[in-house]
Amino acid sequence: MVSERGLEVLRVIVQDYVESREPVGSKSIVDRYGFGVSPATIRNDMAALEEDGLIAAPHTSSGRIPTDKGYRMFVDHLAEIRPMTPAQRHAIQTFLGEGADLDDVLGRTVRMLSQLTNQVALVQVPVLPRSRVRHVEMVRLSPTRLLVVLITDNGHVDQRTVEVPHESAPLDDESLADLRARLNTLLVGRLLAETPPLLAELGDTVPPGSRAVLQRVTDVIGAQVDDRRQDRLVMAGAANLARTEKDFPGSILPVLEAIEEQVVLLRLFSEMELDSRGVSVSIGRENGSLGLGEASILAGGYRSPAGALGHIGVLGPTRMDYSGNIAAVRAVARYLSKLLGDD
Amino acid sequence: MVSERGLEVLRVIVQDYVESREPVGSKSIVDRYGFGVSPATIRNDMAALEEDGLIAAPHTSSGRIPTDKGYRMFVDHLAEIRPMTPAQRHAIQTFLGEGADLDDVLGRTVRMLSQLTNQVALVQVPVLPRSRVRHVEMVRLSPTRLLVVLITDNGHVDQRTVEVPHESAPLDDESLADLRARLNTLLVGRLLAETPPLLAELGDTVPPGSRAVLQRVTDVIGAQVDDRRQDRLVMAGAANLARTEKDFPGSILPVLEAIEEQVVLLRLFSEMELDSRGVSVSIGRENGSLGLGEASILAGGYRSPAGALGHIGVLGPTRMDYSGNIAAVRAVARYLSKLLGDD
DNA sequence: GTTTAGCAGTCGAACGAGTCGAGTGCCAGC
DNA sequence: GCTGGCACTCGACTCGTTCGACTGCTAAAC
Repeated sequence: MVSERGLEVLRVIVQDYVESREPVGSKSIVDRYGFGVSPATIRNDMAALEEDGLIAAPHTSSGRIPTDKGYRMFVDHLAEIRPMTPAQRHAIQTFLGEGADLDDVLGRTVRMLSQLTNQVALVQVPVLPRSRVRHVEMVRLSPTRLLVVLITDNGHVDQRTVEVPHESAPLDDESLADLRARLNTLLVGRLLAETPPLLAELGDTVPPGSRAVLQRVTDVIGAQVDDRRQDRLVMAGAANLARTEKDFPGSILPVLEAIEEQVVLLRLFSEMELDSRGVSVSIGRENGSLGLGEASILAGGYRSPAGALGHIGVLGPTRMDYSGNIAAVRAVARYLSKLLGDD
Repeated sequence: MVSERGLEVLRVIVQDYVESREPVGSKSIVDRYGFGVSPATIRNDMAALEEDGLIAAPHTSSGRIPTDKGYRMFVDHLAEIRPMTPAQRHAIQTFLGEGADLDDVLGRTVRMLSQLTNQVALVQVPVLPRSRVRHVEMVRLSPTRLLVVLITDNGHVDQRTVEVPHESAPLDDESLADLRARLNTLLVGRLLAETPPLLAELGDTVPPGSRAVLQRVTDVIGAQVDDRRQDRLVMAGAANLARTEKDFPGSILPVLEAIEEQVVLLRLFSEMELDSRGVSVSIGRENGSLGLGEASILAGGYRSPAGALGHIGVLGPTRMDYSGNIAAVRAVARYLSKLLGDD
């Protein structure tokens, strides 16, 4: 049974270990934090903590370090979120200030977050199904190639070139304009998810010459709806991983691999439930993947009035500054929501 | 003076060292490559090579390793480009096969190249000044916000949201359509670089109510012309750096930092002249930057009929397989050119 | 002139022994 | 429940030794 003071001891062990990367011993605890008891007493508490699997000793005779379970306890019950300093708030605001296109904003956000936390920062590019069509544009690049641009109301622009089948008559400007007008009339304001059936209907009403083209456009939009392209991650701060190399016993290789893989991280993001503070934490082995057993992931959600849009988070060694990083993720997520939401 | 055989010796030293990461000694050379002479003779050659600064001994009594200058000699005069295997060619072709939008193609290309070489791969997003305007589109997102989309003939789509000043009258659909028509008439087919003066002229002819909007659009296009956004790099294979960690004596940190910095790499790319084989090499200290003193960069150019578009390359430790990697860069650059050029 | 054998010398890598010190677990007493 | 004391453990560090892979040099051989 872990006592009240036992939890305090756990807290200082986590804090100390995060700060120094040294296993922390009973004597150094009383030296630095003066609990008003002797080292021997602390040792008893530590024995209880170890019994509960909250801390462990790397080898028989050395201080203790937190286990994944210990970090979990710390994060859930012991950590106080350290609010951002005014300077940091200001930095976020000015750095993210100027609105530009979506990719730009996400890129700057993720760089900001990685600097703030000294970790790898990740942001998920918004999922699209909930967004609405603003405009469909088609530009002929050559007699057989067409650039289809789909603009949605969350500021996303998707572009693809499509090949127009040779067997169909080359498309003239007029019928292209006609098709563009029909498409826009039909689709603008609709949810992306609603479009496929509408497009199918439209198929019967257009002149035969345009059918093939319409088919391609339909494909593009359909691809948008369920394509995994929407599940993309933007990343920054990989160099920070090398900086915390010491915290990954084997090597940072599997971590870098997991990051490039993306799939693993996207799954983790999607599985994480945001807690009351709006930031969720997955610690060490909790995140399943073999390569990430020594890493923790913090995830926050950002949203616009249109609904939840995506996750933003940081990845670092389990031995990280949870208090500060949770605050940073939360703050950046909020600013990002504000930035995207004020339209 | 380095003899004919001396150069052969250099070649095998490079090959051996790249393969094994062990300094190579005179005895192992005759054992493995049997020059028909004794180790002592090889030693004399090695002394000459050392005199010329082509190889060096890490410590008094150990084998030799190539210096930057030695690698340079190897690359310029001794390396034979090992052609891609049919399997590799096939992989490139099928992997890059399906044309989609530009970002997509570049992303897949760079991943392909990093897998082929086991190094970090980089591709420079095409520079725009030489491209021509295909279409300008404006979409109103809200009474005071406008999404401006600029489509160019190399398949690039740029998008920005702009704030329309409140003092101007809210823009109605009609004048927006009018402005769109004017802009397209004026700009389509022009080089991006030509547009700013044309836009300045146009300013006088539009109705006063649209001036403010036009100003913003002008800004967006102007930003396109000289913005550094166009100098973007897409990267893949950072995990490969960790794999070759041993080759970076200090740490891979400065290398990762240089990669994230991008500026350094872009400068290097722009300074490198493509040689006759279409691939240029910058070795170790040659590339100036402090962090990249242990790295080599191979760069190839890819182009479309419209002219040189950008660079593609790989970055790895100086101790890398130059023959194979040069071939890979060249092959991928060619396929990329073909992919982008057949419009 | 080039090549070779022989030999002394150098220096890192690997190994083992010994020391040091931080830290623990346990127990008896307050 | 807390504390002081004590024996014990075990990694980190240092030092000295050995081992082996090379080299450079010199004098003789081709």
